[in-house]
Amino acid sequence: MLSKKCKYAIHALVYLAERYQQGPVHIQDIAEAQHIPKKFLEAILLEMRNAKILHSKKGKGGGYYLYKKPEDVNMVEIIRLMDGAISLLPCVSLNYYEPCEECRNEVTCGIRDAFTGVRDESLKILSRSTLAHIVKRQRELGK
Amino acid sequence: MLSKKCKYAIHALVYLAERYQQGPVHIQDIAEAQHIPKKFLEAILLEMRNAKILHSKKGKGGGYYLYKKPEDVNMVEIIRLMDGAISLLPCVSLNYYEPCEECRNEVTCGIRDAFTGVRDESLKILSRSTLAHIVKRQRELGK
DNA sequence: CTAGTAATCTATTAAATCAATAGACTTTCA
DNA sequence: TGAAAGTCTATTGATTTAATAGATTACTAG
Repeated sequence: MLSKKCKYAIHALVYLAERYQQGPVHIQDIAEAQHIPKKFLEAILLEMRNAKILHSKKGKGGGYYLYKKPEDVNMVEIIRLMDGAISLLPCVSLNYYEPCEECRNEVTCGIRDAFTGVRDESLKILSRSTLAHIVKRQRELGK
Repeated sequence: MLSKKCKYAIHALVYLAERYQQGPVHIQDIAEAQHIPKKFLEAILLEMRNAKILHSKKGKGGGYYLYKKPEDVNMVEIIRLMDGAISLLPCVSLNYYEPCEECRNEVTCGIRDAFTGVRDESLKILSRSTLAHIVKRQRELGK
């Protein structure tokens, strides 16, 4: 399961993607619209700013806005940033690999097999799923 | 990521599957072979016994053994039992569904889409992955 | 140039979950 | 009947998650 932090991040990003190139949006606005505790959201947005996904502007008329293009931000990037690995096991993780103590021999470990498959499929789907994609779909459905 | 509990459970089950129909196996044996804290393993095995995956025999010569056939125990069942939902979001979960507070309208929520896809693919792969399958693969690779 | 606005940064805390441990009890078998 | 092994209840410590508080910095308008 994704953490609340990650869910908040996704919702905030979608909100900003809907307002792409329309100037900075106050944290307060996002927090209220998406029902996210403001202070918690601050930390989340800051993290995404440091990751160069968002930019921000201080002072009056300031706020956050998307720096990357909506079609260049996918779920893989967000999940890895907020929650870490996509894989279900450390020993099959591409970005957060750790050997497992239990199985001596990774090559012959029958367990890894299934979880490598899950990882690959998940990555495939989640990397196709961009902010642009999500916003487009919502518009089509008339949100 | 799967919890340690879940990983321990899978390793213990594979160990028992390798010894299917060869009589009860001591907790102690499993714990030592798989490097799992014995007391923790007790709780895990007990839970799987209550779920009718394992049976046990008390007293001298007792221990745990697979009740279900190795080909009838798949990763989906184990993960759900140990860690809960397979899905990444509660609002797309089949067995642990919860509405999400963030999105008013589930039908038009563009986010659910991607995560429904991930859920379906994960379920497909994990349900194909049985203990029999894992043991077979390990034998082929000459473990 | 200064008042107000909004993001930034540091720090702390509360709650929940995860992982592990302890010990008394029960069943079974030789 | 006593030793072996699982069963049950409970507690604990560590870690992570979620949320909050307050001081500081940067920006803009007037």
